[in-house]
Amino acid sequence: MRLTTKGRYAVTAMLDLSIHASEGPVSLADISKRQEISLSYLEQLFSKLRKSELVASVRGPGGGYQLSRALDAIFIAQIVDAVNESIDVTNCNGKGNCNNGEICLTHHLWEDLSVQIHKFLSGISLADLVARKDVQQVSLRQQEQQEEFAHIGDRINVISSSRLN
Amino acid sequence: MRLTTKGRYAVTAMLDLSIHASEGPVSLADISKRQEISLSYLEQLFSKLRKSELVASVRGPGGGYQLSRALDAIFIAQIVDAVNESIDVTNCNGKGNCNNGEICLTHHLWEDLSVQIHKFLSGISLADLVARKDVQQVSLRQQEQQEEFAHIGDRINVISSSRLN
DNA sequence: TTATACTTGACTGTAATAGTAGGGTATTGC
DNA sequence: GCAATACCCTACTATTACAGTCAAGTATAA
Repeated sequence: MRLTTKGRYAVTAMLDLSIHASEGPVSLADISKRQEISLSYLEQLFSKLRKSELVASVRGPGGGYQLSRALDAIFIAQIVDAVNESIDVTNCNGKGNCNNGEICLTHHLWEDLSVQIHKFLSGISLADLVARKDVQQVSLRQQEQQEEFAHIGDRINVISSSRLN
Repeated sequence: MRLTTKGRYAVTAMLDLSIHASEGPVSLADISKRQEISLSYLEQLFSKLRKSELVASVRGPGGGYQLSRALDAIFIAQIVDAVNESIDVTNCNGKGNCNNGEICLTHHLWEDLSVQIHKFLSGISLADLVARKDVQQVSLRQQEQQEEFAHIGDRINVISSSRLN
């Protein structure tokens, strides 16, 4: 099974996109700042998300990414699938040649688990996550922190411009 | 989450041990042959399984490993836990400092998934696996293959000893 | 036409897995 | 006793995938 930072980053970024969807296209630079994910890394992830047609891009100034479907039509499993190859947990990637060209002792066990995980992540949509209270709390906190940073940014600008004089 | 060949090997080996439990202590060399797992690697895994008190060792000729509990008292989650550190899938290892020292947007989602996986693997015992038809079939196949190899081994012995004359 | 922001590909550091090697120690049976 | 068996332990290596960087593009809105 492959469920690492990669898949988690993708889901987090997509959730960020969902939350700020009403403000028009969201730039990766914004997501990068809010979620503390490297911009270049986000670019790679969104390249895959775009190929899986989960997001659409808008180029140029004011551009960014948009969800290409409704919030309740995008499921976590799809996002994880888009950036990882699969969430198959068998040794042989489902081929069934894990022991001497035939299946190994535990092949079906891992197959069952794969189904289980997929079922769980397929049952949760972005709409479900956005509606969660803990998600809303974290989002609010991030917004406050960003405003705080903006203030500090202003002050730095003042200082540096006064130095320029 | 960490569910790789390591954990799968451990479960496969423990299942092999379960199936051959009636024949007395099972040597790692036998498991290595049957399940196609490197002997040295098995030794490392069983060192951890022993420390977790899932198996007990018998030294000397005719020795090997035995389960230290009944088949229905050992669960897959325990085996995976013994060789991997955890089956936690959050970014922060459950610490909750994944975003700016506080939890990230998707922290609770991954926590939920961790619980789900753990619950699934905790619900399956070695006894359950041994009782499965597909497991019995694979085990039978492995036994036949080993007898076949033994025959070939005999023939090689005959040839080499005749050459020695 | 310029700044913005997406797009792409090549490249690198790092960490864990997967596997190897080689030394031990305990125990049994001759 | 001593040789064979099989566990026990440590250090080492190769590989792989993730995670991240860098640098060059292209499309588009203002």
